[in-house]
Amino acid sequence: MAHILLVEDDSDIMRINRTFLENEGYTVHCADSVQTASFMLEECVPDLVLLDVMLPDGDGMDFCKILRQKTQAPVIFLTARDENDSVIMGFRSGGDDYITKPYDLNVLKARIEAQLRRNVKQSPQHPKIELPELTVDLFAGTATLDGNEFSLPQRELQILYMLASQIGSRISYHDIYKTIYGCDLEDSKNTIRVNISRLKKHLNMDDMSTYEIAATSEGEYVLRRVIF
Amino acid sequence: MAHILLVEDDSDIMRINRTFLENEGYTVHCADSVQTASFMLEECVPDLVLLDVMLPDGDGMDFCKILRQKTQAPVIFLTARDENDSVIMGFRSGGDDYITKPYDLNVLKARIEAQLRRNVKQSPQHPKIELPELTVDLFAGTATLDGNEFSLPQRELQILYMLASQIGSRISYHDIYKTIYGCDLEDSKNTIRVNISRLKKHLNMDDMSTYEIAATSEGEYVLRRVIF
DNA sequence: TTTTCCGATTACAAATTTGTAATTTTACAA
DNA sequence: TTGTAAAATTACAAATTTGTAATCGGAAAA
Repeated sequence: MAHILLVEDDSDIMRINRTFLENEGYTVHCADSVQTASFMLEECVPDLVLLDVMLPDGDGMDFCKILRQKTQAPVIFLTARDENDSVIMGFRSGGDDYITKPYDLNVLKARIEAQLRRNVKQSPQHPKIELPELTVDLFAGTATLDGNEFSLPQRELQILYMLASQIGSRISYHDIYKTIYGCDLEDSKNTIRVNISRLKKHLNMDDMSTYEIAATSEGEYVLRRVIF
Repeated sequence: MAHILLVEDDSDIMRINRTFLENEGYTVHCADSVQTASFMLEECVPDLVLLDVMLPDGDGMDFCKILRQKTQAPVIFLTARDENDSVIMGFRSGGDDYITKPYDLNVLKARIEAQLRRNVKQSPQHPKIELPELTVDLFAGTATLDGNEFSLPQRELQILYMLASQIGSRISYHDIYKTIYGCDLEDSKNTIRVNISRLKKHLNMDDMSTYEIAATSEGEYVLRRVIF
């Protein structure tokens, strides 16, 4: 279950919140000052932070900025100040929500859940190229062509990624080699040729595939969508 | 700039919001009923939805549930009802925030920005994570730590990518294993442990590094920025 | 038809990757 | 201190990756 860091100097409010949240199944870490909270950051790694704005030794918003350098965990401000300027300041300092006291504990719970839902369970949205019938996933190291997924070695994946990100335009051996290897060698042609050959084989590319890799007469390659 | 879908039946409120948001640089699409909003969903792809709860032909919360099946765009409820039950219902139906009328337009803006901030779309060009003193480049298959670049094998790169993309938060080895291998096996622990060990060695991670990979007592790993 | 050229493919070996298992180290309680 | 349980590291072998070089194949010229 999620770990919540509760920063609050009023001991009554802290106790009430703590008890409630623990009953809800959260692990609650408490701090009553900016200093204590900073210290606890080294120890515990919260999934969410409940932050009082006015603390005995500093401003919660300043702490929020410091915290942001350590973690992307959502921050919910809890405060009696409900002036618009204060709310806006809270969001500007990196906060994700702002609740004014007094508040209903079940509303608090709902707002916590909304933040956790979006920010912790954040399923990794890997950067992908998605074309019709062709995808390239750099994280997974895979590509799909016409519904079949293949796991590709790095070099082939890099080449396919380059071709797919500029589909239809010609890319020279030298560009490919330079992008992948950082420099350009004399005998770059052969290496690229071999790897493109391997790539086609890995993807089962044939006359029936939606895409083809064509070579031009000037030492360039093109990824083309084939239309029947 | 972001596209906002505004669902609101009061024409005055709609006009005020629309004008304000357009002046802020957003592209605003308006709908005055659930039906119109549903129709517009087919046309435009909003980055965020502002949703009135009471609409002439239905309930905003019901619409929210439907919308959730189409898009993960954040939903902010706008309503005059501020009873706790209503707020809780709003979050339960999948909402991300709940603002009660009347509200200050700059607060609205701050809450919109907070939601959009969480939804940063990574450019599909060269997916990289760039933290101070640490970068992960999925295309090149490399990482830099404290100024030194290392080429990493796929497994280690995947793990580092996961940790770096959620820096400061705990990730269980089940999550890691599931994300990388697609399924969860009994003996996932050891594999992940070994690869993390290899990763540390490859990166020359030691006491002097800016980052550390720490293990919790609950079978989780955290990438932490070390502050001296 | 034969020859030649050039790109595509295949062969091959060195290097790397990677899961599993063994071993060492660490943490902590008795 | 010692015992022990968990974590970290190391060892190892199978599989994969990958650059280079050899071979194949097809088009165009002779």
